[in-house]
Amino acid sequence: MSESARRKKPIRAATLADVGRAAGVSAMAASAVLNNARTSSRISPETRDKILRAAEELRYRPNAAARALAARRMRTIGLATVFYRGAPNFYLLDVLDGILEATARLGQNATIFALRDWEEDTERLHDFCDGRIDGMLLIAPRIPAARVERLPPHLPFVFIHGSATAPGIVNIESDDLVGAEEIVMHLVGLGHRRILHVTGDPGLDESEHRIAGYRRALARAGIEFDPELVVASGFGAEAGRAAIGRWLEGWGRRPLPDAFFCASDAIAISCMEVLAGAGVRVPDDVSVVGFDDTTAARTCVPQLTTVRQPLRRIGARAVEALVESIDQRDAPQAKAVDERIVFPTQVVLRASTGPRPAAAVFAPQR
Amino acid sequence: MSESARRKKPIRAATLADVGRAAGVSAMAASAVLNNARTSSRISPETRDKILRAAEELRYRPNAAARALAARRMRTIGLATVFYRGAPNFYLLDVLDGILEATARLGQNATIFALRDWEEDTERLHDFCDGRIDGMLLIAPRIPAARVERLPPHLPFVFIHGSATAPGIVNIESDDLVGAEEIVMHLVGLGHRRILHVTGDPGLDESEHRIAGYRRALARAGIEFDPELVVASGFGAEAGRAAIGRWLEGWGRRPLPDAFFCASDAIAISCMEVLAGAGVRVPDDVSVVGFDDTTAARTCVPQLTTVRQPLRRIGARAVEALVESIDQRDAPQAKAVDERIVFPTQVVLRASTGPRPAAAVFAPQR
DNA sequence: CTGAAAGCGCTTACAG
DNA sequence: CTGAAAGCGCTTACAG
Repeated sequence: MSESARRKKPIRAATLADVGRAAGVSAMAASAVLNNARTSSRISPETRDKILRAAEELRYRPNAAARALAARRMRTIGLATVFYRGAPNFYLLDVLDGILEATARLGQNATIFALRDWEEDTERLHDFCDGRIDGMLLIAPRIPAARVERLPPHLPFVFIHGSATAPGIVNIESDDLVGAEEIVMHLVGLGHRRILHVTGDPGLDESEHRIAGYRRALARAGIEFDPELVVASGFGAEAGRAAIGRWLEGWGRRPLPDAFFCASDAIAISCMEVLAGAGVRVPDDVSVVGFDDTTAARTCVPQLTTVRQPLRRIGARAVEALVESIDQRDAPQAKAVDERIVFPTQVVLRASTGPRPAAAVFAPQR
Repeated sequence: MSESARRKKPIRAATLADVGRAAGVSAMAASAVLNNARTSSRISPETRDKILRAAEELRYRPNAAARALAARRMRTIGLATVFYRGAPNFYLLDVLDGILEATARLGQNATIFALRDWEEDTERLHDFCDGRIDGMLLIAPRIPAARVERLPPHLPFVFIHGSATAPGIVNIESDDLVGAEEIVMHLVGLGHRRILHVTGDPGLDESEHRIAGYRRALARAGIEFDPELVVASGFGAEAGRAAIGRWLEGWGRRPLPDAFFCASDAIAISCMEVLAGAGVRVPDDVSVVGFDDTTAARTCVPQLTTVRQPLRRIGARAVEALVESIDQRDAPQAKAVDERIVFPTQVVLRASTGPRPAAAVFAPQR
């Protein structure tokens, strides 16, 4: 292609009418052939070939907007999330990878809506439901139940790790309770008794389920629950660093807990950093575990023992559930998609856990 | 909203005709008012209010597909890249953040096309240029010049760090040559003379420019260029690890170079890992520098001295250039967008560089 | 300045 | 089984 050809602006894309004209048939005949519809069987093989060749020749691509308008279907799903918060979000990267794999596999496109804040931007979600997408996936939404009820009713929604859900909305989650229980049992198995839990954001189901799993493990091990060993934090690295820093200060010169069960890998890594800064060795002095098994759990030092969530599979499953819901609009009598999909978790052993030391450990004077 | 309301599928979104009907005017009058067109001045304030209220009441959103079909404009740009390659791609995360900020600011949407491979998927790009987007952004494309020429001519393209470009296509890049030159001069300033360069993917402009900057710095410092000190690699962490591992093996028991200039942060971090594995201390024994200043440069140990590229600004600028090009389609006499936009780089000093040690350093026996 | 009509490029439902 | 027409929901250009 010559330079001038590329520069010339108003090169019109070929339309169905162009293809029909070139093949000497109606636009509709061209449509039938190019859509491989059952109706195309009625067109003679020669005509068929002529149409196919004309389309090839003209590099014909059906116009997506026109197609969407006529078919009431865009073949595009929306992805809404709070994309970036200063720190790299490994969780999101993994989930996104699963989502993009599945959208490609199912012949869908994904449009990203980057929200600044769940509180402020919930209303903006309505603006996106204007025909440009057939359904919407919310990644880790933090929307109060009352607002979830008021999401646009004419589109299907799927939540990944949603904080609150509503009838008709599919929520994909992990088995947080069992995951928490198992990793705490692992700590117990190493001889640890005084296990501190650093929580996720208060009030979220995920946080509460992990707390519940922690308590259930303690109960199973016959260890009395000590409220002083629960430190309220948030899932992010910053929240974790602040919470553990404050806690350590308040803890003073008492013997340290045997182990730290952190509600996320990000918290756990912050925890190891704070402990290292205080001269406490992991896992020799104390053990530390996280939750999620993001890439960071493998790149930190020491590598983190944690609870694996199948993030890619979760992302992919969310897309499948959403597309299923979209398809159902056209087939109203179809069976409903499950409203809760729970993935199993799995404890992953790495280097941040070890047996309980023989003697009590104190934080060295700084 | 009741449960049954949410479950009931075929709730139709309100159309312009619905709004007009509710307000007792034509759909066209409603359109004029709701688009804030100059034409809306001709409509009486009472009618105007009635229309606005009806739209509000019906939660009217103009249908994106219909609007796009009529206006020949989707207000959506495409983002094509090879999204995921096993390792978390910090570069992409930063660029994407800038892109999403700018798209939101300019009232655009971004649709992601996740390619598996630049070689195989170039043809698929054509399929996306079917009216669903107004223009396309390619992030770090690796497309041979011959194929670039054959990209769909009816849409504007913008490349970020493109390997090859073509007339009419905007390419956004960093000043690789000067960045490389400056960081090598920094090493020289620390007393280093034997500086090894681990390159990016052979043949790419970015790799070649960084090599050229390296050589220019050596020339300025009066250091003779030694081909044995150039190690061919690729930009990724895996390629870097393999290249440096092989090099170290081949190097044998000779004194190590004073410093390693790696063509990317990913390579530099792999380099530090390989050196650590061989018992070589950074920066006490040798200095290591990277290129990019991704988040990883701040989270690795020791923190990496590197060349900062303004990745967020690059992403944002790419969107601005693309939207500008799109706007120009409608105003053919407008001035052309620059075909090359080059961002300045900046050396960032951290902990992976230090003065040249007094005595020659050998890799300890493993 | 205003209104009714044409048209964007498809698909679908419906007469022949 | 086939074809011509209607319509998806908007915007724009063009008569009054």
